[in-house]
Amino acid sequence: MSSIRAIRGMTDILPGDTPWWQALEAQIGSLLDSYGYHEIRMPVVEQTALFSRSIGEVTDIVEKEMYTFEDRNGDSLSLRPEGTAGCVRAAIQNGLLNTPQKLWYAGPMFRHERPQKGRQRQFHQVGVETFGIATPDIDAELILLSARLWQRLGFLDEVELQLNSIGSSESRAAYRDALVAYLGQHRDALDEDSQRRLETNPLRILDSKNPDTQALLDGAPSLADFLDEDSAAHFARLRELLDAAGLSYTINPRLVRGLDYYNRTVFEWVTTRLGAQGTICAGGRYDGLVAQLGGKDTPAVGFAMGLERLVLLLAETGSNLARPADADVYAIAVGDAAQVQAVKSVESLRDEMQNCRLLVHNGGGSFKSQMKKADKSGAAVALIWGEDEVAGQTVTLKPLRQSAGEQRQVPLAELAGALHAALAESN
RNA sequence: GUGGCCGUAGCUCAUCAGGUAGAGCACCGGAUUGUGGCUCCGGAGGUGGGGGGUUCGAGACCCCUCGGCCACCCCA
Repeated sequence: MSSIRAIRGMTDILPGDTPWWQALEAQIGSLLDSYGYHEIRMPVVEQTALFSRSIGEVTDIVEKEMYTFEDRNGDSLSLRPEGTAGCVRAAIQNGLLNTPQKLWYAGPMFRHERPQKGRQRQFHQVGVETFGIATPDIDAELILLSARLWQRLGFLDEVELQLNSIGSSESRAAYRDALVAYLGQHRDALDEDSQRRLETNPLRILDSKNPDTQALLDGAPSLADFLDEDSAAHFARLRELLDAAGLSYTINPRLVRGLDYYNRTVFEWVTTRLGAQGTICAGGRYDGLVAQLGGKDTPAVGFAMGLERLVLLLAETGSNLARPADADVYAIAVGDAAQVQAVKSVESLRDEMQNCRLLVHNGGGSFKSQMKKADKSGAAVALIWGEDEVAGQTVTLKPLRQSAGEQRQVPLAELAGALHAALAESN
């Protein structure tokens, strides 16, 4: 095909799907508002160094998945592969960190991965970040908030919360040495990927999908045994709060996160309904990142959720969030004079009924074809103008759904009142 | 980045020792001069992802390429 196509992995979200997106975004926005979180909007492009410093030099995201390019003045810029780094940068730069902050953002992220269902090169996340709160009550709040969102979206019972603590960077370093020592003795039993990770990022071996590797890990030292006292207490308190709120979760001692900046709490919400892309939401604590990026030492916790995956899950679980019909009222007119009257009357109706979805037929056509459109619009009521109505200064008001009464002609002056009544009747 | 499956009308698919394509749904129109949902009739819509090759002839075979999907990798 010679015509221009969208870039691989960057998809159009079509009118048939946008109602789900809008419903999802509305739910998320109102929930976050109800918890007192404020929206922040950051640029999509940042200096490349922001991401390499925060996500980690040797992570796959930074090494081979970023869309990086040179600006006209020679600076290295990148499309953001995630939102936390930019959010932290914005908070530091704008002096937001003098007081605790509860922030959220939404928007496109970019990673050059092999596309699959639930994984695009341009994808969308909503991120939630909190700054300046070191105590585990905020970890708990974020997790409870996310659980409430699944509940509102109708698939809480389709997802599982996995939880772990990876401790301080010191305790993690000690564990890392122990793990490398153990796995080093069994190097030959490791698969190729894990042998590579033994050099680059040993902790990532913990969540390998290879069954043999997992079996080998049964005899490995446990991260929990290396937790420092403060991290252990933090984790215990978090669990106490989640238990008190009645939220069930699975402790996954092998849950580590791919991004370098996490410490202590890490968690993931996973589902089995989306194939290999089972993680719909993930996050954790990253107390060191703000200082690492040049801000004052500030504790932080946050998470991000993948909107494509949430939309897929909504469809999978048959959510009825999306609006079923396009219209409440559909106006049709046959004849030039009737059209004049219809346009005039509908415009004044719009003054009086601002929340009514009022469609006017466009493009002409026979009475019959206009009626078909009215039916397909899903409208509860059709308004009809023809020669008779024009002559009598009336309009025909026809209920389209069963058990909503007969059609009748009403004087134009009484239209708004009659329409209100008819709509109330059909609800 | 690695391995595999796949690519025919807007959508879901069919056809075929290789002889230049069909159905259902959707769309448009008609079956009463001003009335929808059911039914019937008709119409429009495809350079068979793109390029090259084999052949008298390819959507069907081969190669390349682009794209989708599945697993791995990675991650939301």
